[in-house]
Amino acid sequence: MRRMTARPANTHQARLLRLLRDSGPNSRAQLGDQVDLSRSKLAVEVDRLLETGLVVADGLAASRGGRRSHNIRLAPALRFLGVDIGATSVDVAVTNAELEVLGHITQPMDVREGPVAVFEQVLSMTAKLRASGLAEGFDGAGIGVPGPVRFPEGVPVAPPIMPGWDGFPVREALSQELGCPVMVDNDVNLMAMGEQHAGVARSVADFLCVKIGTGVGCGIVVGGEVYRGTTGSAGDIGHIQVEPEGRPCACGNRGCLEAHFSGAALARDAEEAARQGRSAELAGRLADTGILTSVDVAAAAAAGDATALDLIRAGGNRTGQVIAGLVSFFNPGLVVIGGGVTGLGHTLLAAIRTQVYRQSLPLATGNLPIVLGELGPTAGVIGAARLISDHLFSPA
Amino acid sequence: MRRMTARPANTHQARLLRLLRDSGPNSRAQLGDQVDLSRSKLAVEVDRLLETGLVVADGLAASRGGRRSHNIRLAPALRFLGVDIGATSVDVAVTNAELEVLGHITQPMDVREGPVAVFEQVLSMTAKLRASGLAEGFDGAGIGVPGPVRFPEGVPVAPPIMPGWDGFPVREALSQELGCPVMVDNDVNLMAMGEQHAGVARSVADFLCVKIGTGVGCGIVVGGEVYRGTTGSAGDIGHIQVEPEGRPCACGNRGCLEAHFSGAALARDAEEAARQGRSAELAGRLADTGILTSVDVAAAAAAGDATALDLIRAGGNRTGQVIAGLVSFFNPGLVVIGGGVTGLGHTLLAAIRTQVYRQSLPLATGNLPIVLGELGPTAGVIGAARLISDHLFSPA
DNA sequence: TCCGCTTTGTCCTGTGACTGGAGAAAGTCT
DNA sequence: AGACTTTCTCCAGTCACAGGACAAAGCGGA
Repeated sequence: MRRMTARPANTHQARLLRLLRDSGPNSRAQLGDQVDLSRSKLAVEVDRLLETGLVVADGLAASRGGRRSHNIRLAPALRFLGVDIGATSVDVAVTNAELEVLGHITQPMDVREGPVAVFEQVLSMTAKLRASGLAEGFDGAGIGVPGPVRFPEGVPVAPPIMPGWDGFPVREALSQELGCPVMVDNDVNLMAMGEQHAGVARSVADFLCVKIGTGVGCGIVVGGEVYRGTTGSAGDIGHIQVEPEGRPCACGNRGCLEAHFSGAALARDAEEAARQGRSAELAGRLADTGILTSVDVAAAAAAGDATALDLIRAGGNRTGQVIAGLVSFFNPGLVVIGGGVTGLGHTLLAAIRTQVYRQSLPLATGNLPIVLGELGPTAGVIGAARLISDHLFSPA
Repeated sequence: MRRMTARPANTHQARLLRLLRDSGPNSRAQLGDQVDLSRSKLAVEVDRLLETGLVVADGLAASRGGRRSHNIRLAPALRFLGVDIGATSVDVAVTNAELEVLGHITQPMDVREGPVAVFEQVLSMTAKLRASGLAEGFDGAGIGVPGPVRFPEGVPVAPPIMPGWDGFPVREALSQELGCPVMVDNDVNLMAMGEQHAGVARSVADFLCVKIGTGVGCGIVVGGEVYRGTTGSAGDIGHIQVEPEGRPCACGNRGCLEAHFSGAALARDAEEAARQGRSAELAGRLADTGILTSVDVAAAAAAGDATALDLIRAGGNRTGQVIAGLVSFFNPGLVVIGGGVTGLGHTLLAAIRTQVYRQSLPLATGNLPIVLGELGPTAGVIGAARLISDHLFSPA
């Protein structure tokens, strides 16, 4: 099968492609209403896009009181690959050009095994998706990694939790393997893009997306665009100090947020509580599986275990304390909480909200929703697909 | 004298005006090199600008080996007014279209006296500048106020330290009085714009500008543009909590940065130290004037007073602690420290740097300059002039 | 002083982008 | 069947712009 080779020739075409991606099939007239071009000019650009094969006209829509319109839509054969590499798991998904997830696989994994091993796994997952008939090839791929990335080159830089990846040419390597364009970004940024595209953050210009997984990070969206900072490390809030002489952190400092609350810290604290006999519920679960995760803590809390609830509340307070500072500073229109620990649900959210609403000024919090992400683990892969489609749907 | 009435008719003209503003007089050929237009098109636009009177061609430049070029420059009669209202003082300045300060007056004042009284003072200062022959009238004015502003309307909203100003139509009122367009912004944002235009932040895309005066605020520049947040309160870092059960703050909370370190807090702590006999130096100064300010503390520190030095270091540590968090989050390319307390100089800066470099990750701090602002009190008024010129030098 | 050479600025023409209107095609409603 | 809508196409005219030819103005060497 021939893959997408053409790119939009000008900004009008790029605009149209994104419009079709974000709002689905449209008639020429509907497109004209949204794009501020004369109908004649628009028809020309649509015709050119039809020639390239990026969009197709299939069938006629129902009449709305006059001549029936042609359905203009993105080529249905286009396929994007979304890869979300976490600290302990990989998500791989296939989407169509409208970024709808057609297939999605999750597998456990350990980033510390290094890029070669992880890539092998990603490729085998990709092959599985291909074999299921969802895609014969890919027109583009987006990939998220759990650490800072030099964005233009698509290369991780000095990632604390994945030391073997420093400088590894992720973009180039994956592009060669897949034979299609690839873009790389921080996993947190992709989550933000996912929630922006298909989740709770639609139509919000400025928002924060706090991801609490194994580590803690924050996606920053300014004017609808992800902000990555000068060296690509913007949003790295896991190492903000929350306690002057607090717990030691992997980064070498003490009292980092991540050392006090994160998936890893929560698991550690829960195991400690279980061993010290402070929670029969947790101790039982530990005996069952030999290990505890935030899922166990969530279950224990749901069962009414006081220690589990305390752990969640304490973590939420810590997180809320940091978010309160960020809200004062950034004055976002929305704060999204996502990542593995969202299973902790309302208890966590309530603690965060309490801190933020108490500590930040009313002008900043007055109309500020603080909500859980609504896409869960698909946020990352949708964000990844969106990343590459933003790239491909821009003038060459 | 007739004032500026025309506005650039298109983006090319706007671009040319800003270019002339930022890099002074230019020949047509030089403009063409910077603007990516054909010489013919450029000539047309320049001619149209000449017709409007916004720019003039005066004289010929020295030859550079060929035909001598015409000097194209912004109309020398254009005048902008920059007003910077602080908590305890007002700055008013006149600039030409290139934003060079032609005259500058500072006077003490108390914002809490309310907008009417303050406006009276501003107008009398303006009259003084006018009387000195620097300007017959103004083509535009920018004004900064020490609190959040609903930017599009130019109206302060819920400003903590200037309660009487809430909702006062600053923009409209001043525009009527002066008979020219007016733009209003937070004083901290204007300081950032000033340092960006003529100070240490030239050619830095993403930076933070921390202003420590009576209160503490932070200007945020993203991609060369000031970021104001959803409700205009972005950068309000004075009320970030630095100590769980710390000093009570005017905002009603406890432990805010501003309550622990700011011009006001420093003066309070210094007076306390003087009364308690912890510093002969400070006590002497208090006896002299009956009141202490950061200037006295700076002088005492310069004289080697240990208490004064301790106060500065403690404040710097607190501030550095907050800035470290912001650096992790925002990953700026530069941090500028400005405001009244910059008189504390290197002692303060060293304490801040120590905290930031210790607490933030190397990737964010590796190439991060932390410097004092170089414009001092003129940063605000230059920023104000720049604000209105950005507005006027954009397509109508 | 004349002649090349350089730089600056102006003029002119051709091309492509774009608009807006006329009108055809295809439908609904009375 | 006729009036009215909506969608889409076609066409002619306008404007933006590039690029080249050329004039103006200066320099330096022969």
